[in-house]
Amino acid sequence: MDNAKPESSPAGTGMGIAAVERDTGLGKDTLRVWERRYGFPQPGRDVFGERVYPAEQVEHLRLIKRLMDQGQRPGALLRQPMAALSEQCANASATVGADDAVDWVIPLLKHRDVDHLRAELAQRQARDGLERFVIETVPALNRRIGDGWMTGEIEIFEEHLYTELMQNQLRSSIHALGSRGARPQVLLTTVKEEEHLLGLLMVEALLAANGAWCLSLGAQTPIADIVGAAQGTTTDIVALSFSSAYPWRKARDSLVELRAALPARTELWAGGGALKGRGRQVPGVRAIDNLRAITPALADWKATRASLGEH
Amino acid sequence: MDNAKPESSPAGTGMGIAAVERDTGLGKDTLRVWERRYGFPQPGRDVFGERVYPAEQVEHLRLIKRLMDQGQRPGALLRQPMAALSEQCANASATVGADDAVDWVIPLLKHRDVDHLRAELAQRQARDGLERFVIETVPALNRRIGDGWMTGEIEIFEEHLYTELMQNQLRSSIHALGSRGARPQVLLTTVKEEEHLLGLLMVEALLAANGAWCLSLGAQTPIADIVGAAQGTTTDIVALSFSSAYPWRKARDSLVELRAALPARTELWAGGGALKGRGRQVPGVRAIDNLRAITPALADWKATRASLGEH
DNA sequence: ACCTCTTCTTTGTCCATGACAATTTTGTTG
DNA sequence: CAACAAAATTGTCATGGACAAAGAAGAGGT
Repeated sequence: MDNAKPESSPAGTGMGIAAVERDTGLGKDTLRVWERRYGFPQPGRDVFGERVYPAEQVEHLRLIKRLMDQGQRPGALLRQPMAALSEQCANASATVGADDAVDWVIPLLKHRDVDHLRAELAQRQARDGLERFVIETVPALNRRIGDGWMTGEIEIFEEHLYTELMQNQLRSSIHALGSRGARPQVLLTTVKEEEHLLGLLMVEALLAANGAWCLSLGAQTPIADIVGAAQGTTTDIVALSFSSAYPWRKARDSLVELRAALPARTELWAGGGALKGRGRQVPGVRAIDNLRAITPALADWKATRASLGEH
Repeated sequence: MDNAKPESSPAGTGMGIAAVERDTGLGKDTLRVWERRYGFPQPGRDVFGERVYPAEQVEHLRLIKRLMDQGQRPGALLRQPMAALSEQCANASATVGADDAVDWVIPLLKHRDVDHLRAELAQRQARDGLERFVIETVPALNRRIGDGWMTGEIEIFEEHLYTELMQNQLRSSIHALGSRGARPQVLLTTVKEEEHLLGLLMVEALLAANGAWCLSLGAQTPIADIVGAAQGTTTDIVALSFSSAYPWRKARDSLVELRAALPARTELWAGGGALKGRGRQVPGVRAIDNLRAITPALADWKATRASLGEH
């Protein structure tokens, strides 16, 4: 029954297709269809005619995956030789323009100096205050980490480690603020298939710092459930975050759908990279262009609320 | 480019094959071959001929998977009606025993009584101690939540809410323990496509409670990167967690690959639902059958370390 | 110029069927 | 009853065709 896989060739001679899927994150179907269409990868075959990928090609695939995650399309990448890809990978980061001020994070990560890193984060937040920390330092750090990953300067797990520590830092700050029962009451989430929890936490921290009561539903909440949650509570504002990787059209549709389903008294805010530079707004939705816009938006809400009955 | 999976209606109308694979842990190929050979499952087809599994059949499949994990063979299970399977499953779980003691969580969730719920969690942990809390209360709560979701008693976002609160609770406890620099130093993570962060946190809490120094890489770390991380640090133990939805075969292959790549002095531990009842172990890998096994395992490590040179 | 709507291209996933090695079960014989 | 051979079970891989959803390019309106 247990059908142990024929593969399990250690990286010595080559890997089976299942192993490559595990290692690269590219599906079996995708690997086969690339081979058919682009002629790469071109694995050898073992005695039974099953694909055997040389370590070199797996490395090449991993590089392609890395560039794809950064936004490139496969068609172009698969036609280039490996050398060109490595070069692209290096170039990409140079254009972004670096924040030298946060370079200290890299060596700390490389040395796995967790305690030191944690202390550094805590200290900077204490020094600058939560709001400035979230608006200036954290985005700079995120950018630096992203660049470092793209250039191969840091490994994926080091990025994970950073994310983990930063999340801890923000969570404990939010928890310490503990503005329970305050107004406005904000329902915070992202729609299905979004995963960038760190961004959500940053927003939550800013909201909490401005005295709002935040209820985070985490990621991947279906629209119907968002409506359900908003109706069940005395929610004043529903705030959605879309990462820049999220297709704009889909985001717009979701917002329209949500706006129609929510009661009129509930405000709907949308933010995140996907909204950036998108001047045109969806009717009835407040676009939050960047983190700095959160504080004024909250002030607006309070003013409006005050000018109304206030009852 | 990103071709996010088309997948997953909430279970209202039915699920695509990819969603079923994720939900049940049964591979796409397996699902198709069962249909061909045994006539079950028998999904409907959407407008374009793709399989659409009714929620009922997915439930049936989940049952079958559960019994297979206990050692039964598919051929027998697939010919039985659902009723017979439920009965078998009930017999098996009767030994485990249901927990009425945690029913209080449901109404608190239904009323979105976040503060009350948070306080309740904190109080119970304080009363029972972190170790007992993680070993007894948290799993009971998880089971209750899972059941509630299966029966439609609670919504998905309420499950998210619970997860969020519980994660906060555990994180702050771990942070408070702060056994920095202690030994053994444990590298904790899950492989690609695993997302059950809560389980990881539970393990981390137990390890920290027993004086280990835990470094959590979060979820979805590729194998190559796990090796890199372990080599870069003075890691004593690499611990992996596999949720029960994770296919046993893939887990085994990952472990073999990892064991071969890690230095001999680094221990490799594996735990989680996928390992449960799996008497057969991978050579050189310590299987952690359940949460209770963690404390003795740590004691073993310390004893071994002491009997050696201790240098 | 910017945004939106339409058309064309790219790309990942799905389908159907066939095949086969690893494992378990069954049958046979000393 | 042990041991070995034969048969049945079962998951994964291969091939080639197909198409919907995401992206890019082009047309037109304000």
